[in-house]
Amino acid sequence: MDMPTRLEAHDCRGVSEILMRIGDKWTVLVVMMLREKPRRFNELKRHVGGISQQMLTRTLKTLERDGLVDRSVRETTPPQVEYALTPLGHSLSAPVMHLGDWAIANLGEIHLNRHRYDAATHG
Amino acid sequence: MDMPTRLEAHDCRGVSEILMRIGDKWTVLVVMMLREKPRRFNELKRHVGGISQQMLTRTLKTLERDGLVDRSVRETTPPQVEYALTPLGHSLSAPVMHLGDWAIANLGEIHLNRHRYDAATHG
DNA sequence: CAGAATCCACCAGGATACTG
DNA sequence: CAGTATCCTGGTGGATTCTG
Repeated sequence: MDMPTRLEAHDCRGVSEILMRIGDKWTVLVVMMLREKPRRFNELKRHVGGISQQMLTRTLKTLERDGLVDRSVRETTPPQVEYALTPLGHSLSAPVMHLGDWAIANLGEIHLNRHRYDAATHG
Repeated sequence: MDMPTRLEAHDCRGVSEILMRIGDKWTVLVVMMLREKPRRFNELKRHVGGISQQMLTRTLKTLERDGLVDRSVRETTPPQVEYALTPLGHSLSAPVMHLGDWAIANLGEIHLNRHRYDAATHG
């Protein structure tokens, strides 16, 4: 419809890899939370409702490993740990927002399609 | 940094839902394949290397359920089944391409970060 | 050709208890 | 406060066999 295909079959693997990387249950939610400003552990836990501290720890650790989130510790008592998006992390949030716009626009239709499909499933 | 945040916390759930929906191992690859033109079952199986027919069946079925892919059967012998993106499916491919561009640009750095992190993990 | 059915391994993710 | 450690379950995805 527009430009010649920029993504070749080979590149699709990279797309898929990124999608699988951020396509888990919590990663995007955490990134979105950190998009506004850096936050501390329990602050994140409160704002991302429903996440267990186990999964928050895992999510933040893999984000840090990939260089998407920076972890800074203040050795006070009690300790303060602050998480912030790196420039790389911020750059990721842009295309994710695009997908977010699409999601907001089309999620309703998708759910509708599902209901129709399930209703038509005679058995 | 730019416009006021368009995505509120509530909306992030939708984003996350879509990400989880298409963030599995094969969905995006199949959508990318169908982006060029409609294809038949084994044609897809060949082009999307490494997918089992089990997973291709599942992937196509959920795509059809969500109204992202259209399935048309020609009752010949042997039967011919063609899969094509719906307009909704095509509209999804756009933001996915944006994420694809990001992936191509930054996947190298991510892998590098991982190696660095793992190397620094003294134990 | 285009699946359906079955079996199985792995891992994401939840719950809970404990620690510096 | 910011984690770690352990246990457990459901779902994803692979391999194989069978069918119209």
